Amino acid sequence: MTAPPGRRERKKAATRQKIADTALRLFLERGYDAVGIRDVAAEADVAVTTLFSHFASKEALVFEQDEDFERRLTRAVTGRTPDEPLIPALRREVLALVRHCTADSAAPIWRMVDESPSLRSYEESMRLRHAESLAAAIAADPGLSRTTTACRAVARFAIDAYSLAREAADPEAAVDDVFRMIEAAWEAASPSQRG
Amino acid sequence: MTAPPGRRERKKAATRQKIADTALRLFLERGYDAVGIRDVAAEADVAVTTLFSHFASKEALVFEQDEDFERRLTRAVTGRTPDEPLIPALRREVLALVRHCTADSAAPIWRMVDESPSLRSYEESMRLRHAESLAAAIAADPGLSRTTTACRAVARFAIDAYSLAREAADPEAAVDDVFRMIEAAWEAASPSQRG
DNA sequence: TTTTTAAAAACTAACCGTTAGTGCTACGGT
DNA sequence: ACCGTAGCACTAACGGTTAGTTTTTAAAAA
Repeated sequence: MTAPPGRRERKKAATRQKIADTALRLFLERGYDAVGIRDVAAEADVAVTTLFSHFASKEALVFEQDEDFERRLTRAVTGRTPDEPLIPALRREVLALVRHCTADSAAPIWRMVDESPSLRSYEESMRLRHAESLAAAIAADPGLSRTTTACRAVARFAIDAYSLAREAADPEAAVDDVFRMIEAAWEAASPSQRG
Repeated sequence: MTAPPGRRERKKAATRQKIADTALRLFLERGYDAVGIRDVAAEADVAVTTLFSHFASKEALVFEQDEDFERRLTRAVTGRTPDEPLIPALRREVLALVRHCTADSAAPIWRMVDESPSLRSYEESMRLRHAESLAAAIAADPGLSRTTTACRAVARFAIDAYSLAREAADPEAAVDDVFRMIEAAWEAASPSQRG
């Protein structure tokens, strides 16, 4: 199905990557707010309109590969072994994501995000989107008989766990703590618990 | 403490109210995106800079009294009778807030919010702020011995409940469902549960 | 190969939210 | 009555974003 990518698509991808790389470099060098869209476009040697044809907003330049994040979450649900229960699988993936984000190499980026209200806000919206995808994946699992509301709730709780852990002094311990709570919540939503 | 408000303060408050009223009216008449800041300022007969001295952003014009929301949430925790457990008190207040927001009279406003990405995003940020306040209030209660992480988690969960319920087909049932889960999560975070 | 098409990128010019700088007016404390 | 200052107006701009249009260039048709 995936035909060998033609020159056109390769060039497009290259342009996109060049823009993203340039943007991140400038942002880290001079600070997110100190770098304008016009600066990024000039340094990447593209027109401003070209930049916006690849990225929907300035913030999107920073969260370039957020689709990975989303896929990893849903895959943790849809791709788990048939006998593995939902919550531990989710916990494992969230833990991996938290480790990934709190690694030393990622620190400058997250410092930048924390310092910019606009980036923080953008990330919040992303997280909500991810929670929705996750909720859909959970609701689609035939082995889990829960209400739509319960599925959406645990999805949000899992994203909350990720978010809280990233801010916590001991991120891994925070994942443990919150997922212990989520496990109980998920149990309480099981059909046999409801009158 | 509250001295009789002088003319100056009354005028200021009147200006603020006039701006907010005008803005909401125009937004509902013509749509949020179709109305510019300059339109609102002109119709309210104030300068654009005056408008921004009363409201930090265009979105803030819509969520004029969001501090009420925050106070009601924290009060539900700090002002409850000494023998009332946390979660039911929280549930009661969230239910009241959901009822308030899903009332027919509020429908046009929330439709407008749902249709504007910018307003949705702004509300998400607000909710996160509210969750933080709520977490602080919960953590400050001497009767509840839980970790900081657990307090922050239930606060987020409660806000999630509000958010999910507002979108649910049956909002009140959704509050019930999610709070049953929250109750279990809170129990699981109790000190005696931890090894 | 040549021609045709359509995507990708460029350029211009603006729109809109937001802010800085500045000065005027009128209320409140003395 | 007098002065300090809070509230507001005004101009001008900045920075993200978009519309409209035109040029390039890869891919498909001839």
